Amino acid sequence: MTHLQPTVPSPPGGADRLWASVVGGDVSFLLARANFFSISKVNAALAPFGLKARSLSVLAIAASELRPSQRELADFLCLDARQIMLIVDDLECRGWVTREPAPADRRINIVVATTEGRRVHDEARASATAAGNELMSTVAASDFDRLSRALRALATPPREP
Amino acid sequence: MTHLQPTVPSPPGGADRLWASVVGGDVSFLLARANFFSISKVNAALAPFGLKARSLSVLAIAASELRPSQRELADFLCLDARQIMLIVDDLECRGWVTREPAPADRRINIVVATTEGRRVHDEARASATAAGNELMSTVAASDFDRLSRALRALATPPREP
DNA sequence: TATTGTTATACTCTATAACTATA
DNA sequence: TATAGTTATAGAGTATAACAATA
Repeated sequence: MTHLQPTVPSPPGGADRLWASVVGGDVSFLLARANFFSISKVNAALAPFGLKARSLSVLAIAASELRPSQRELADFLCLDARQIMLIVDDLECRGWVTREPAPADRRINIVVATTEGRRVHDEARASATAAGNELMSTVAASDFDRLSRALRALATPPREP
Repeated sequence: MTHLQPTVPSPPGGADRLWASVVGGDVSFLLARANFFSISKVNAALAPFGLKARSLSVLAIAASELRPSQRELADFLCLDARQIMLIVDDLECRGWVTREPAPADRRINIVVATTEGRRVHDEARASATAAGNELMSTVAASDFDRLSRALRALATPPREP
């Protein structure tokens, strides 16, 4: 690292020289930046469907046979109850999911996809997967399953209580 | 997967059964959830310093000898110019960075850490690194450098123009 | 008393465009 | 004309507490 950088007026490429800073080697930062591009790419691919990464996740789980409550969706997706409510409201308005009262506990809403919702999910999922694969193509194939395993570990930190 | 899940009222552990959905296998989702815990942990560690992951990154680069402009910080950290302005305002208020006009182009502000700013950075960095290491301890050591390399690849996608 | 879902509110973050001063 | 930084504003996301219904 030279003592005094010439302060070029930000070359067309961008600010790549800043990778030389400590921040460039910080795994938390790499994670944040990778997530930024991932979300951007997936959301762009989902825009034609009126979906985003989050709403697709809700729709996907509603389209499975897991019959999730809103609370479970909030816990799993790391969103608060209000976010889930807004997303479910939106999906319900478009006729893609319904709220079913749980027979065992009438406080609970089970979120279930409609036939149309499942159809939309299948289409949108294909589009999101394609976008994801395109991004992942920059990762060496030999690194991919380890990346997946490591991310899964980071995504399930040990519980506190 | 059974046909009809019993809809248990969200066991104390959480909603782990939802990992069985397609979402649980989606790398984009794993990335987002891993980033969520990473940011949470780092921000908690930095709270005593009045910093967050983002402001620490700005302070770190300002404390290096790279002499970044606000524009370069925005490009590198994937934030817009306004976010950088707010962060620099905040750091400047506390006397940790100053804005220096660039001699070659008077439109440009170079963000430089003060002596006190460098001292605070060193302390806060240690705390953030400790928090990061704690999270990374859940990743198999043999996976770590590949994770790092893969994240770096994801964090530098090929340019469009 | 505790929990689910909802409402309400405030705060942060993000995106956009317009303005200035420089180039 | 184009760019760096700022201002202004609106929109999206987040966090919190309070509430009704239910357990």
